[in-house]
Amino acid sequence: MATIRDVAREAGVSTATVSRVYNGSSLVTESTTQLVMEVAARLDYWPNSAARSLITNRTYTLGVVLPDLFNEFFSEIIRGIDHAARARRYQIILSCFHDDSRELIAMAKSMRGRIDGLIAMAPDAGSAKVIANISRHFPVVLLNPGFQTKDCSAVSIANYDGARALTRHLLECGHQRIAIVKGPARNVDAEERLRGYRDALSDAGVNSDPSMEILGDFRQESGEQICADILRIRPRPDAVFATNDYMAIGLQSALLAHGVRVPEDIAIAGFDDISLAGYVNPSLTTVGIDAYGLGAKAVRRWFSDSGAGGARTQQEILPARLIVRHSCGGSRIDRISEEHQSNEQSGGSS
Amino acid sequence: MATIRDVAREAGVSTATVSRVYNGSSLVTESTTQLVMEVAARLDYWPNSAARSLITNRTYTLGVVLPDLFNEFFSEIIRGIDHAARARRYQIILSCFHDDSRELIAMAKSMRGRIDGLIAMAPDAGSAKVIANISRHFPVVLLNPGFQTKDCSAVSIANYDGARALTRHLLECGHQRIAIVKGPARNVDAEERLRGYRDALSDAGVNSDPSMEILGDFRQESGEQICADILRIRPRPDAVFATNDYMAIGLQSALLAHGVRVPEDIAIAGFDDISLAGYVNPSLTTVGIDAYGLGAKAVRRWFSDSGAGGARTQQEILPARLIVRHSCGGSRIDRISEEHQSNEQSGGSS
DNA sequence: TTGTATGCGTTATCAG
DNA sequence: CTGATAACGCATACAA
Repeated sequence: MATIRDVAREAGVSTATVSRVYNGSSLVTESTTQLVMEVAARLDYWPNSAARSLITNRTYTLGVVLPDLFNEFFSEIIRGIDHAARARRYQIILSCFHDDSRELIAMAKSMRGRIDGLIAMAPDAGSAKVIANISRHFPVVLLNPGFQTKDCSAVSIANYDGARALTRHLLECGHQRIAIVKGPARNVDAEERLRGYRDALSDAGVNSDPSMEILGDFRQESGEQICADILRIRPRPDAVFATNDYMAIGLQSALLAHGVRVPEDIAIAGFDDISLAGYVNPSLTTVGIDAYGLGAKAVRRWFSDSGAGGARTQQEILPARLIVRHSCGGSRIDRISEEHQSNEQSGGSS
Repeated sequence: MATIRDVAREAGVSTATVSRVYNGSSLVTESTTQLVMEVAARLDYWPNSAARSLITNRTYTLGVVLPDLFNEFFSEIIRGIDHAARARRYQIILSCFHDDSRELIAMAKSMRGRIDGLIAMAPDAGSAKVIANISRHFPVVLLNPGFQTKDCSAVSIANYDGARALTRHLLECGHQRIAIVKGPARNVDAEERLRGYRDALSDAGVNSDPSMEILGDFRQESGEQICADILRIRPRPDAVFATNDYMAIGLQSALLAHGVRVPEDIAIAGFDDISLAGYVNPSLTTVGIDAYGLGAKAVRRWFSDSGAGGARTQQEILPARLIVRHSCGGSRIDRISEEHQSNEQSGGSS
């Protein structure tokens, strides 16, 4: 492959001139610019960005480390990150990992020299020191951390507020015995949603009952399997808060198959407002979160932090929004827990 | 930040020795290895991989360029790519783009020096020369190209076969007037599915009728909006093949809201087998595709091509699988159009 | 306006 | 087994 030297030789100029042309230096004559561009095109010269960043110390690339998600939430976060990064002409190095904070630091290390900073979803509170270490090497913005940190900025989703508002809504609809399907252990989102549920109950003077808290894993199969557990509870709950929409839809489908009416016999609520939540029957009352906005905001925060005098310790929380549909009875009114953030969606494919 | 020189100086050895330690050279004494590791840890030394790849000419990174998808298909492909790459200790640079082949080559160029090869989903047949150009710089594997190429390998999904099998199934169920909801113009998947539908009809001696071909955009809103168009067709179709599940579910939901029974009045079929396809009511007859496998296979193909004597022009097609559920009537039997490929799914999060 | 020379952080080659 | 030194491809002070 042609290097800058090949182009310089072939064009009869110095490498410095070629470099200047490629960096848009105003010092170069129009005619030499033309010449260099022509030769470069002929040799099919592609500048080596690794070599460039070695000397400039900038890679125009952000590292992204996410757990191994596999649903809309994941792709929306990525889209948000990618769009916001692209708007600044930055690229993305992506890595998934599996719940281990040692793996997290290994990924960060392996990105050294190839990224200017990192957007990461930390696995759990145990990774706090790891994050502190990483952020000594480059600016980090955390997505939805489950812990407090003064080492870097973070952008979170209002899991707690959303779950609390939703539970309160169920109570207002007249439901008394509200069960919850929890998410996987040690999952930050799952823990916060559980906390919101418990606090809403205790606010209303309802004792939280361990037998009403059932373990799920955030997949629709788990919602389906849990159906039997729900129906076994005595006295039977009159509402179930499944802590994500996939489980809610799996559960609702199984209940209907058992002849249980939703919402008349049991109300069902979910969380996330996935794109199909309004299209199941009955349509799902849930909490809308802005995954796209989460990713986009994290990137914008990173740029703010990296600028002169960047704070590097901003903690932002994106609002969650109660979306009342038909699966819980009550009136069908969209309620906004906080201001709604619009996001720049775009067209798609299969 | 500490460099290899800092570590060498502090440890009283040469940079070559430090380098040898980090590259696992067997030539280094146990004691010096210990010493170097100790000093490196104390200085918090992270090797700069850009500098390393400048001389080794290897980045252990694959570029991934995908259109701006926003659903399960996208995240499954990424997961497949990431897992297969990680198994070889490779990383991923990800970029989304918007339908423009000039944008495609710009991304490829900007990755020069930072990747060893590329996995790309080409926008359309017009990008064939662009792909040819790129593959002169590093090995490329194409995902689902809509065109023939001898410049690189490709892995595709059997859109045509799947659509044809599905349409044949609708005919076998006794449906005569089968409408189709097409995907966006110039979309490769959409075109192939349409072709399969048309060929299945003509195989059965049914004239394809332009008024039965309705334009959609692969989003559930479009399925919903199209409901009115479907009901306006005279005589009314007795089945609708929506070329992806999102549109099928949107349409089904709208039809039910209009009091049209599915499948008694109109049968509905989809494509993709998204995770919720079995959980809507009635459950959706569709065609299952293996997006995870598509990504994983592309990466494996890339490694095969890059090895000694790699062919670099292999064309693979992943089978599509007819999945008969309840939305089209007929018997509920899972039929396999070709052998079923298992894929290594793993646990997840919100 | 252009060329020369140096260095970014690492690995590879060759002596020792 | 270890060290000195020349690359890798590029950008940038400085000189011309």
